[in-house]
Amino acid sequence: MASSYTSLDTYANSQPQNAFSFSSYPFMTTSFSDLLASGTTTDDDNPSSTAAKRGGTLSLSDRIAERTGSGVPKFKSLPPPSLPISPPPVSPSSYFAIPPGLNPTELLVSPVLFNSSNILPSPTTGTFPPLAFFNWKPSSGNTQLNVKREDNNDFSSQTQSNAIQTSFSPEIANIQSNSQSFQSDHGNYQQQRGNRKSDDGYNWRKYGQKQVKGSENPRSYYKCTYPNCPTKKKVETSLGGQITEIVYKGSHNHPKPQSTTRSSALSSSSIAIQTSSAAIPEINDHSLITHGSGHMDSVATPENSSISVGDDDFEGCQKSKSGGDEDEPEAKRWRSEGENEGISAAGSRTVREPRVVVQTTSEIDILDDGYRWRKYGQKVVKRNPNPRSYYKCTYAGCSVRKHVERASHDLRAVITSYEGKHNHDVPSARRSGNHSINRPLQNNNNGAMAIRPSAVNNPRASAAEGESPFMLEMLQGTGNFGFSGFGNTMNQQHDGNNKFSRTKEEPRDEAFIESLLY
DNA sequence: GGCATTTGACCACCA
DNA sequence: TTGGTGGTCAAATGC
Repeated sequence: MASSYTSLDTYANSQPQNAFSFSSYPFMTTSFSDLLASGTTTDDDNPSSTAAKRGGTLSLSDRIAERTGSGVPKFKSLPPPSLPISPPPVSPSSYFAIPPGLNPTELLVSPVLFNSSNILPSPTTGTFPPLAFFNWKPSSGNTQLNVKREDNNDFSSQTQSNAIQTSFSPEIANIQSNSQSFQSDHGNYQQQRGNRKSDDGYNWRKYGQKQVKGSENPRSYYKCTYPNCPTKKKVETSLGGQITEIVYKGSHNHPKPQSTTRSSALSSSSIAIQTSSAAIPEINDHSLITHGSGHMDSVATPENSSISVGDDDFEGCQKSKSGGDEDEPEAKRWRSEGENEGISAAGSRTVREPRVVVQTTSEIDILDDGYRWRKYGQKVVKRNPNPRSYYKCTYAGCSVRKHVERASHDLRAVITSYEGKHNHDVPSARRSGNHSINRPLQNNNNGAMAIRPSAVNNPRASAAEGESPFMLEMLQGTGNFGFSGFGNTMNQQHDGNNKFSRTKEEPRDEAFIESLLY
């Protein structure tokens, strides 16, 4: 996940990553990086000036300012004060869950996303979490402000803002941060001790650190300090103290510790984005195809990511992850995650550039898999110029999500990634087969079936089962390429490894994203 | 003194 | 079978 992204959450639970750029859509003329930048710069904060720099487009902060009447906090204003989290929760986004007490608008304004004024570095790591998800890194060549990357958690890897792997499982998260200012500011906090509570709201104990190959950044290993909690996370931190990547493993089998500290508050409200493949390797679509069968772990899956946010993220996940653990050796799983990282063939890690395009719509599409999906976002990942549509199942209580993108090397090929399992049957209308033409392998145990309702009745429970949130599949289209989002049906195949991740209430996603956009 | 972090060594997995 | 790599352990160290 490594790319620029921001982790909304105080990263922990969250863990997210990615930088979104909205260039793909008309209404998104400004990259997220830009947006963030606008909110992060100290001197150029003046919306008007910032906008002017960017060709006159309004930055997110500007928009926020317009909407809220207040300016966006500056990154540099660090001293981590108490979080201004108060208002009632608003709907989170699929990527972000906004915890109670946090309103999207505030979230945007709050350090969690953009500024640092209120952001506290993770006590454990000393880094700021939130950015991981929205780690907006200036898009290449764009007139984007340099937002230092706190976390480069993008859904893709650092090396490239590959896919936005926003997965929504607590298991893994990659966070990359871009803002250095951020980093420098909170770098001081890193040194603080005594506060084990991370921004994600959980307490972590560092049990190891290692220099991994292909990265100049040391990787730290943390375990949740809660008794018997199997949750772990590994954090890559740049020399400057920035978190460049966070990967979560396992699910907390306990509620988030109550805390009156600002940190906890932040964590609660913070958005956690997790991605197993934070850093997505330079993936070639072929690999995806090859490995589509679903063993994300063993496969260099380009993307397995999950994003979780808020306390709820881990609720009910309890056993979830552990189940996955049982299935696979940890080392293997973690390794596979690492494989997803943006490491060039030469072994050197490339710089992640999170250039993400997000589109939020409320359209509901019925895709070929027979389920009803609502498009909640779209993003362009670095490795693939084609936008990736993000859908979530519209069935009440069903948290299944899917990513769809056309293969960069062959527009006829569609890559579909599933996260979660349906906790319901295929809508009758669809079962009738209207769109089933392309519906592949529904009964294939290898793939799609995993996602089928039959597999798991309890979404949350199911989430625990899978390590990797997403299954990637690629279909060679026969010429029917459209993304449903574009009004066409897409060819897709499910693979079913049941990789999933648990997600929070879906409904909040759109609202959240929209809040960001407007 | 207690707890967390640091850090070198060891172990497991994979090619 | 072996070397490389990543993950974990545990003693040492620091706060």
